[in-house]
Amino acid sequence: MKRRSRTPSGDAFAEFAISVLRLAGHLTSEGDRLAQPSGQTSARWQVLAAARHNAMSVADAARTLGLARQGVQRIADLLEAEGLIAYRDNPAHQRAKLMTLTERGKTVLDEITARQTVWADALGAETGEERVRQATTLIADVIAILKERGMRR
Amino acid sequence: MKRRSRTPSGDAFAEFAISVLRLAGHLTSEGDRLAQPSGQTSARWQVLAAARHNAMSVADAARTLGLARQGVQRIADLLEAEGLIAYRDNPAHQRAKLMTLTERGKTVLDEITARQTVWADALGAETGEERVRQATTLIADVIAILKERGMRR
DNA sequence: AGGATAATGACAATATGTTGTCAATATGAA
DNA sequence: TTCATATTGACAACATATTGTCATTATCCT
Repeated sequence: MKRRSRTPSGDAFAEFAISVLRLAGHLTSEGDRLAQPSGQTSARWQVLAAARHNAMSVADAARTLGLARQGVQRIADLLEAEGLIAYRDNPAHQRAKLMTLTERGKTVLDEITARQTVWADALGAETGEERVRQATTLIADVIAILKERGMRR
Repeated sequence: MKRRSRTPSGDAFAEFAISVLRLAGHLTSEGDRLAQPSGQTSARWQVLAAARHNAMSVADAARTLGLARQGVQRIADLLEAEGLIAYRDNPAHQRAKLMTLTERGKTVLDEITARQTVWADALGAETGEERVRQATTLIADVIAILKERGMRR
């Protein structure tokens, strides 16, 4: 039984998708490595960074990060228990408290950010700004298409 | 205290890394959606595809997929329990049995692959083969750099 | 051949992330 | 205002993935 094979561009896209998944694994490892000296992980770092960018609720952060709300909730509760973030009252919503960094949270995030700067500068220099920007644009396009298609389902 | 900010290319790379992580989330969801009608998931599909490509041990598959050996082992044992793969004796290694697809495994993988073909063709056509190939090349470069740097650590 | 070293699967602990359910709270439309 | 609908966090179950340890088996070097 003969099955339809992919078009050339479909083939290219399939390879692209596999590459993205593999790279994501490496990037998470790198993030863990950058966060580790401060006792953190990629996941916690992401939440800290979202909270610093501006005070937001857990649900907001989940949307920003493209993760499930409850996963972010779990991390945020851990960060709060460890004193890296605090839940501040939200004038606009009684239940959805706003995450804010504590002094310790800021210090920790600064440390990680400093390591990331060195890391990103080295990789950016080695790979070339223009290619990286073009790839980022493509990725944004793909995400937009998938979101759009997701809406229609 | 003034901290060093990222270079332009470092900044581009940092954005790129975030994009990749977000896209990976979407791609895993899409994979789950493609595999779901056949009762499978992204993770199981990846292992089935590796086993079909050629009979290999769990450790081989883990390297191919860029995942931890034990995670793949877990999935493979589930697939074996459900009769989608079988462990065949490895003439070259007593312990490292070779994963092979059963008839049912082949059928299931074919079903998923057929759905993926439609999916990848549509996305490839919409995004453009050339851009996709260039992005894939960049991703391969980044993975190579990270592996190389990882070796040196 | 023999011995150090690496690879492998079993087992277990833990981190990450999704999904589903529920009650409380917001929001928007009639 | 009021009522349907959506959002939110709590709670729980489960899938995915990494890390570490161990005994067994391969591999490599001398």
